[in-house]
This record gives sequence, structure tokens and C-alpha cells, in this order.
Amino acid sequence: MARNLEKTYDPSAFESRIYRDWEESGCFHAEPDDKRKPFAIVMPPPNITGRLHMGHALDQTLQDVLTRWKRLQGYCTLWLPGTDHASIATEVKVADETLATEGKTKEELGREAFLDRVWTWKKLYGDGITEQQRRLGNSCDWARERFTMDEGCNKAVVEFFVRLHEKGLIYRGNRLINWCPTCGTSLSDAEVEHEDISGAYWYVRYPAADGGAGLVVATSRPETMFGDVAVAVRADDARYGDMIGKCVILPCVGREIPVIADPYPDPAKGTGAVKITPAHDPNDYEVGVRHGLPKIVCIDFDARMTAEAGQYAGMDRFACREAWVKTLDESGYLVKTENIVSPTGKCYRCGTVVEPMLSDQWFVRMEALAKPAAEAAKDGRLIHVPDRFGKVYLHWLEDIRDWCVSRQLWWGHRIPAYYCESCGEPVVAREKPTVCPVCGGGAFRQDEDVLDTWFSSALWPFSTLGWPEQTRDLSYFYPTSVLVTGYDIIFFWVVRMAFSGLECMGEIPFGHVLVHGLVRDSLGRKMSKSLNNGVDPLQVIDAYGADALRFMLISGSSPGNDMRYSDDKVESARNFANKLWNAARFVIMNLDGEAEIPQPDESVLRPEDRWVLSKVNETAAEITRNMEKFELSLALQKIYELIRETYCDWYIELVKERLYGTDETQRGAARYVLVSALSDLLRLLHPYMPFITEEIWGYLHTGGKLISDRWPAYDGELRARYAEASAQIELGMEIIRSVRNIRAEAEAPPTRRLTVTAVTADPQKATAIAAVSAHIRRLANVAAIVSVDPGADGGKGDGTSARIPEDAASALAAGVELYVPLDDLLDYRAERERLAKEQTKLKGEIDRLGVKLSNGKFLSKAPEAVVLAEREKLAKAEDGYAKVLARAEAIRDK
RNA sequence: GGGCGUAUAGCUCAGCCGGGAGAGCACAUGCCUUACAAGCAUGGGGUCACAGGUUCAAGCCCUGUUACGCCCACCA
Repeated sequence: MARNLEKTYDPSAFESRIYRDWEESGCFHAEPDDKRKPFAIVMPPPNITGRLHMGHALDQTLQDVLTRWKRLQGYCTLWLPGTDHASIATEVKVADETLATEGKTKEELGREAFLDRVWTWKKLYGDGITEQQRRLGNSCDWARERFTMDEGCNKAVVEFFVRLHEKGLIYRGNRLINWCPTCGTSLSDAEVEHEDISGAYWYVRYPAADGGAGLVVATSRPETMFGDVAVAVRADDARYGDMIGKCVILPCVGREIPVIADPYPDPAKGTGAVKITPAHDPNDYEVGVRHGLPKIVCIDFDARMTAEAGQYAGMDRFACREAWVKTLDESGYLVKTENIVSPTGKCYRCGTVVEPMLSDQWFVRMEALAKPAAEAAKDGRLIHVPDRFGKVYLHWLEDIRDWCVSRQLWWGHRIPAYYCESCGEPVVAREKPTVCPVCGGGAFRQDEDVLDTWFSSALWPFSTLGWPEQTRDLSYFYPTSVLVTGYDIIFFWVVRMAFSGLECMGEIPFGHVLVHGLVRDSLGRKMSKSLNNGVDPLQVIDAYGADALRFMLISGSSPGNDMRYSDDKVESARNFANKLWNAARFVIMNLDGEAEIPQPDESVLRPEDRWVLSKVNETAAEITRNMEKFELSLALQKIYELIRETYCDWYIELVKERLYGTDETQRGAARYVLVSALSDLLRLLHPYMPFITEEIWGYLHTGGKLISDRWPAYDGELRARYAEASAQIELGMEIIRSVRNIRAEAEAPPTRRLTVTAVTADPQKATAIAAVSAHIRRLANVAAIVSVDPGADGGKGDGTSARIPEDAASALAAGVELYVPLDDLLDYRAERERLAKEQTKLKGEIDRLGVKLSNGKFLSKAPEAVVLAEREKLAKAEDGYAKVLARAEAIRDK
């Protein structure tokens, strides 16, 4: 028989071919189909900044598992792929690269030439990413692949911006925003990372204008003193009551500034008096607004001091701080210095300390948008898995501030605002306007800025389906089913998709958010470029295969928790694949080249056939339940056990005798069940390990592909119908294990054939033993097994048909006593030790159960079934204990 | 300052509805048994972080403590 699998599993030999077949057959493609229910996932678009890392591999494997599973279940299944332009991140990368390779900054290149470089980059890395995704096995609909800056997405962005503006939800204003001096752009609150860094409070005296002592303020940012416009104290602060309304003098600067009363200062902090710098501190800005104070800008967009700083003009803000503190000290104004650590905002892309700056920017008014998004999570339309992430989501929405969406960058969606060349007024419009509504002018220039990258990501679940057009895709697939993402971007992205979806579509964009954690290195460290501990998924795939990587990523993880990558785990996953491979090879080898094995009459099915069929069926139902609750790791664990233990370790071994025998009916039945059970196992495993399952499927079945087959259906009657046969097999397995155990404990060689006497008063068990005795003989290397009813001869061994051996090793298997003559084993010492151990174990159990069952409260309060079960356990243990004692006594002197 | 997570075998981690704890790896012993040595069989190994509480019954629920980690936050 030529057509069979190679002896060793080598994924590199078929994974690419299988993927190509899938792709060419069109089975990834989804078209709206009213006869079927939709299942849709939009892929979180990876940034085109680089190559995919392990985190992506986890993210996408989760999505592919769900997608393949639902496809097998018969849903009209869409997984929509794409990539993200990642405005600031990509711009920083490409700027670095052009500087390194061409020696030119982006300014030197100019906007157009620079954008050319970015598009080249996009092509290169975008293609690299999709290639990686194919290697992973992603079953996404490539025909619908999107990019956040493609024509459709761009149209959606403009539409959304204009609509929000029309509703008054977008405005332009001169506000205090987060500014990154290195990237040269504004940042949203979400793009600022907070880090504790050590600094100081400098206590500086501000003398009174009238020659008095004045007061002392504490500041961590003395360089902003040049922008001070007031000192605020609490009206009820007794220390400063008489100062309110008077003026103090900015030390060394000489400018007079008023002392004002405001609720903002905390009397317990610092000195209770706060310098007010509206242009460089958000709180101070608010105070300034309340009191109508001017805003003096003393730091510019390059983080250098302005002319307001006098002799320090042009100096870097931190250099200035140092020099300025020295001056204050030398002039006697520095009262004291206190070292502290304080949280400091840094740019999430380059790490530069963010400067609060006054700037003209576009903002999205959040209050009205946030409310419905929060409602959706509260009333259960949006469910996070695990649910604790719902809190993160809500927390972020509940104290949200307006979203600064304009960025002083080049790579991104250009803001659809046009300024009239004559009067300078901005016009927000879908197209460049022709007439200024204010002055009638006809010349316009478009806003130079681009939008926050998350502005387009926010529209992803519907812009990719055609919005703002009312397409068939949109009405069929929206809202999507599940969003899979890492917990690190809940507030960047999930929140924004939620409110945008509700605003544009009137419906939450997905019903479930499946949240996963980070993939860390084997030491538990975050994978990062600086540590150089990142693992490239492609290299892992090259070494072990995509299926092994996928198995590893799912099996070691639970929703929302981080996991560790290690080669060991992938290797053991690969070994599992090899196991399955060889089991399949065994099956195929026994098919004698027949394409389809005819289904035998049920009556010829042996107990092991019934057992395996019912077991697979039951477990498939459990697995389905697990998957419905997104318990993918649990589900995979069960599939693993089913394949490894139920099928490989037991069923294949149980069935060999018939396969090698001459009874053609039985050979046929065995082959049929082998194929039937294996087919279900392949279906169950396919979402997790798509390549190997599809490859094996091709050898078992002609015609269709596994990817578009069907998920195993649950047959509720099977369990009851096959219950007796199953119980017989389970008992046989217990006995086989026990005999093997006796043999191993006694250190008897495996080649020695044993004789086993089984003692049971239960006729059903006796029948069972007879039914499976051939299995026991073969799998435990037993010459003969006879069962004895202790009632028939009083257990004395002088019964009619058989006797309990005098000197024997014994064991209890599922309530059946087993005896193996010691002459077979030749080791009394080991047997005595074993009995002693057994005795201790049973004694412990008897004590425990005795206490429990003599507890009146337990008897009265526990459910009857539980009490009954405990009683049974006790009876069994006592019975076993007595027997063990007797055995020990019998061989005491041997 | 607020919120959250984790703590279970030597290591990495599961543990569903509360009913005396499991897997993988590692370890030990014996096996080249014609599907598989990337294997088979058998075994050892746990005060479920600590202290209370609820319950007939707690790894699981409640309170507190400790350790590690994460997130949010405009305290000069």
C-alpha cells in the first residue's frame, strides 16, 4: 500500500501546500447568505511598523480557532484581515530609517518624498505580515483584506469627522494638550505613559511686592516660573489670609503677580501656596480660566525656553531648570530642596517627557459619545471575557476627557478641514470647498495635520464592511460576533470602536470582547527589542510547524492572563502532533487502500467500539460547551486527552487483535470505527491544529476538505445505548492497569505471563470480565483470567470452578479483587510492602468517611445522593481493608 | 491616590456548579511490544501563600495579611 503518511511527522512537507489548497478553493471567502447565520470577526489590524511577534501569533490563533470552529458549525463565517497604518509609530520608524540610510531628516526630504518612503515601507512590511499570517494558518478572507488608509477607510474617516463636526461633537480650540517635543506632535491622554521618576520639590520664596516676606511655594518644575501669572492659596488657609489680593514678586524675574484665592490648593501639600502657570500645567490652566488670568508661554514646541525666560531663552527646559535653580539658590530665594519621586508623563512612542502645551488642535467632545458606550457594557450588550475587563473599559469611559485627535505628523488621514485664504476661517467638509461661507473667498488650503491613528481604528468594524455605504456586507455581518484583543489596548481601541459603532451604526460593534494577555519569554519577561528576547513566530514554525506553535499558544493560556513562551512547550506540542500522525498512519495502513469503509450493522460492534464512539460523542459535547464559553484551553485539553488516551493508548490497542485476525466482519467493523472516531477527533482538533488534521483527512476521505466539513453533532442517546459496553471496557481497563501495576511493583519481567483470579459477587462484573477477558490477556500479558463468586464457596477457595490462590499479590480494581499467584511473581517482600501501603491508604479513607458519616449535620443537610455515595465509598473501603488485612496475614511469614 | 491580577507538584500552568487536587515538562524504574524512542508501561512527588470566617463540606465563597506583578491618575 503506497499511499500512506511518512513515518515521521514533518510539517514543513505539507503546511504550505495545504494552505495553498485552502486559499485556492475559496473556502476562506464569505458571502452574505440569508439561509445561514453570520459569524464575523474583524482582525485587529497589525501595525505595519514591523514583523509579527508572538503576541500577534496568540491573538490571531485565538481568532482562527473561533473562525474555523464556527465555519465547521455551519455559520456563514467571515474573518476579515487587514493592517493599520499606525500613524505616529510608522512615521517615527521610517524617519529613523531614512536618517540612517539616506542621512536625511523627514523635514529635509519634504512631505511628499517622505510619504513616498512610507508607502514603500508599507508595501514591504504589509506583505511580510500577510505572508506570516498565511504561515500561521489564518483562515481569513483575503479577498476582503483592508488597510486603514485605503480608499474606503479614508472615506469613512472623512465622513465620520464631518458628521461629528456637524453634530457639534468636533471642535477646534486652543487648549492645553500633551506635546511630545521629539515627535513634534500632540498626543491624546491615552498616548501618554506615566512613569515614576526621581525629582525634587524646590521651595522658593516669592517676596511680597510691598516689601514683606511674601510666601514660599513648592514646585517640581521651577523652569516654568517664567510663565507664572499668580500664586493661589485657599481662602480659608489662615497662613495666607492676609496675602490674598496682594502681589508677590517673581524672584529674579521681578514681575509682580497676584495672590489669589482658589479651592485648588491643598493646604496639606507643600506650603499650601501654589504657583500658577496656565500655559504649562493642566490644573493651573483651569485655575487660570476661573480667574481670567493670562497665559504666558515660556517653553516652545522644541522644549526650549522662550524669550519669556530672558537670559535662558533658547536653552533646553531641563538645562534651564538646573541653571535656574542655581541662580535662585545663589540669590537666596531657594529655601530648601526635597527629593521626591513623581509620576511623569512620557510619549508612548519615543519616551520623551511630555510637555503640556497650549496649542490649536481638533478635539472630539466625549461626554455624549461615552455614555451609550458605557451603557452597553452595563446592560450586557457588550460582554468582556473575562468580565473583570469590563471594569477597565467602564473606568476609562467614565472619567474620559475630550479627545485631542489632530497630530502634527504627515503619515495618516489628513484632517478634512480647509482654511479660507482670505479670512482664515476653517471649513470642515467632505470635499475641498469652493466658496467661504464667512467671507465668500474662493481659495482654500487644507489643514496640514493628520488624525490620531486610533481615529481610523475606531471605525474598523464597519468601515471594512463598506460604511458609510449601506452595503449588503454591512447589514449582514454587522454587528460582528467577537473581538479578540490584548488587554493593553482596551482603552486605546475597544472603547473607541464601541462609541464610534454606536454613533455611526446605532449598535455596539461586537457582543463579546475576548481579552488575552501578553506572551512573555521563558523567564517571564516582556519580549522587547532592548532585551533582544523576542521570539520570531516564523522561526518556531520552521522548527516545529505552525500546528505545534498554535497548540502551545492555546494550551498554556487562560483568558486575560499572560503566558510564557518556551521551546519545551512547543516541542511537546509537536510530539503530540507526531503521535496523532502515527495513529493516523496506523489506521490508514489498515484500510488496505479502500476509499470508504462500509458502515457495519450495529449488532456486530464490540464493547470497545461502543465505548470509544460514546466517549468521543460525550466529550465532543463537553468540548462544544467549553468553546461556547471561550474556554479554549480547557477544550483543547479535552481533545488532547481524547486523542492521546482514549484513542491512541486504549482504543487502538484494544482493536489490534481484530485487525490482525481473520474474521472479515470484525475487521470491517474495527476499521469502520477506527475511521469514524478518528474523523470526529480530526474535526474537533481542526480549529487548533488545522494543517495536520487537514493533511490526515485527505488520506481518510476522498472528496471534500476538512475545513469545510461539519462539527461533530451530539447524539444524546448514544451514551445510554452503549452504557453497558462502556462500563465493561472501563472495568477491563481498570483491571489491566492493576495487573500492570502488580507486575511493575513486584518487578516481574514483562515477558512473564501471569494468571489472574478476579473475585466479585456482582454477576454483571463477572459478565463484564468474561466479555473483555481477551483484552486483559493481551494487554496485561495474562495467560488466563477467571472470575470467582466469593458467595459460591465462601471465599475459601474450595469452590467449584476456581479457587483463590493462597499466596498471591492482590489489588482492587473498581470493586473487583484481583489475585496473582506469587509463584508467578516471585516476590513476597514487594507484595507485603504494597499491602502495607494499601492498608494505610484505606485506613485513612475509612477514618475520613467515618467522621463524615457520623456527623449528624452532614446527614441532615447534605443532599441524599451525596450521603449515599459517601456510604458506598465507606463500604467499599471497609471491605477492601478487611481483604488487604487478610492477605497480609496470609503471606506474613513467606 | 484609586483599581486589578497572581500565589496549586522541582519547573510551566489547568482546575467548570463548593462534594478530598490534575496536565505537560523534569525525575525514577522497566521495556527497541511491527502506528509512534518525537515512543510504551509503571511509579514517586502537593500544609492549594498566611490568618480568620461562612458551610454538613472550601483550592474554589467572605474578611484581613504578606509577596510579586499590572493598569489608571493633572497633587504643586
